[in-house]
Amino acid sequence: MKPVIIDKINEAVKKIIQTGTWPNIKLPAFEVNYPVQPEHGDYAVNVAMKLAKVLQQNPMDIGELIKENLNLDGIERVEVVRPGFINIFVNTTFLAGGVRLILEQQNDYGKNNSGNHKKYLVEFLSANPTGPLHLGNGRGGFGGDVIARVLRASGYDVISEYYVNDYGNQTNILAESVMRRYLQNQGINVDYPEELYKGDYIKELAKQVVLPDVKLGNQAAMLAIKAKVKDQAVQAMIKQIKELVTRKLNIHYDVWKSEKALYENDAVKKTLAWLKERGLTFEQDGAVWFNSKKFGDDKDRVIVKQTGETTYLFSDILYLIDKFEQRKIDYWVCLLGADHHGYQGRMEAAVVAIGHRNKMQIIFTQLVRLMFNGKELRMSKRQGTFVTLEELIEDVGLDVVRWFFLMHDTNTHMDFDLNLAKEHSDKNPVYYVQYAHARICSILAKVPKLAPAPLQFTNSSEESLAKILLRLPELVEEVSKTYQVHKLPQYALEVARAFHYFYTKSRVIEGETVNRTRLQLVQATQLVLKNTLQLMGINAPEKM
RNA sequence: GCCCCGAUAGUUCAAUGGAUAGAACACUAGCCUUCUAAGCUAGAUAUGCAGGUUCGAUUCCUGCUCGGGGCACCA
Repeated sequence: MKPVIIDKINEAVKKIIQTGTWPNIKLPAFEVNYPVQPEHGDYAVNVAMKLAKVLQQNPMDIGELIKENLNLDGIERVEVVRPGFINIFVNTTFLAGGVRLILEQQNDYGKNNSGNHKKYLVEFLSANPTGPLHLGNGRGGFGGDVIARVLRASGYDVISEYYVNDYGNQTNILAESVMRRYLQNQGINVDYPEELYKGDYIKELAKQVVLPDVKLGNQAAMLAIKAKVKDQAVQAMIKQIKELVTRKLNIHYDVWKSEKALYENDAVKKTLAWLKERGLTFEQDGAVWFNSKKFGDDKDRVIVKQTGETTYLFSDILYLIDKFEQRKIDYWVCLLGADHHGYQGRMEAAVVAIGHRNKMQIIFTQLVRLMFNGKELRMSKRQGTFVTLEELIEDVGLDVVRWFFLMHDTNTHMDFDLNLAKEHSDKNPVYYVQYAHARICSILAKVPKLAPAPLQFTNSSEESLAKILLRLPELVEEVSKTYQVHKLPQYALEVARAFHYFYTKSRVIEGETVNRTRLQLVQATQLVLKNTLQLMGINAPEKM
């Protein structure tokens, strides 16, 4: 039996409407609610006014009709109350079946197949390799990682990808910065212009630069040096980011996609021809323009400058063609910081122009405001004033940091109080959840392995815990569609709360005997907590 | 000027157009002879302003106020 009852209710109502038992009612008005309070019923169906009026006319009949058409074990009764609510009461048979299912599915509990093996590319973080990852990168990084995990758990074929901007102007500035520091290290007197990067990491990079024969003087020699420095600095930065991300942030990437590599094999020429063939470009003022206005953007955009250099948008078009034409993905999910929102219009235009309308979702993560000693601390890579993710994790631990970034809706502004984060790190809600898991493990360690037995619920703390456990599959599917990753920590908290309450009310081990129902409930809770934390990339410790 | 986000308790955040707007932190008072007290129980406080749509609005629409971000032949 599937604990997901919602589809069943939908089916039942559809059937009732189609068979004409109810008057002709528009189906979109029909909606479903989750349990709210015990006295409201375990599952409540919420319908809009038109339907509600019908319900009020003959409530009892409608309730019976739904019950008959639901065809589900464990439905106790159906009540129609207040305008717009149908409460469906389930009995313990229903709950017991759900708990049994959790124990059968083990680590797979929570997964679903709604993705149907669609090929999704999730691109996130993709910070320029011109400086260390800072606090502001946390949202996109952890959020994207969790979206990828949730999509995988929902049966999508997922490629998680970091797009490395190792091409273009920003890397030139990095090269210039490192080169000047390098020259200064060599005792050569060069100035250090305002627009260059200022962080200490530039000095570190400069120390690592290896140049066998430096000959100063003419411009060609300088350019050669700069090219070498650029290559080394960019590679060093990428290596740093890769190591941090995989070893310390627990973020998994399937692909590290180089922007520079998109330009190999005459890509510029070929792509320009490809675009021209389709009438997507025109020339004006000595530049090549992309006809983006025709596809919904507010203006046309340059893709090849007067100088012959390509713009960033051109790279993105290359990248889009790579994704949709060469790798044949079905859908592209992209997490961007809110400071890139101006980019949405042209990206959508480009996707439509190359013939893949509605195959892209950009998720904007609002910026994080860093508070320190009651004041806002402005973060700037250029000024070298930022808190790196690495420092933060060393201070408070990865689980705390991941939880913190995941617990808020990505679309809401967020303050990060550095003092508070450090001071209260032991009070972070993540410990509340982990503690529940550790408590469970400690119980399980004391009990021998026992064969499954029928569940007999004896109090409300057992039942309310079971009800919450049954919701995980629905939740995972919902998050896979809405990308609202903050629902996972919210849910984990609910589970933990229900468990802690259960723990004080219901003993598993009573003297010499073990309560089999409670034991199985505890095992199921452990699986739910572990699987939920796993989706968030957070540890489920056995001891604390 | 135009565009995108946001405004909910002292603070940080939740809440598919529905039921008594939920947590956490902080504060107060209780609870360990029993599976981990990093826990449990009880307690006060909130939808920026003005309209509109609706049986019903924190949610949708309009205007305003305040805050963040963006409007390049930069990335």
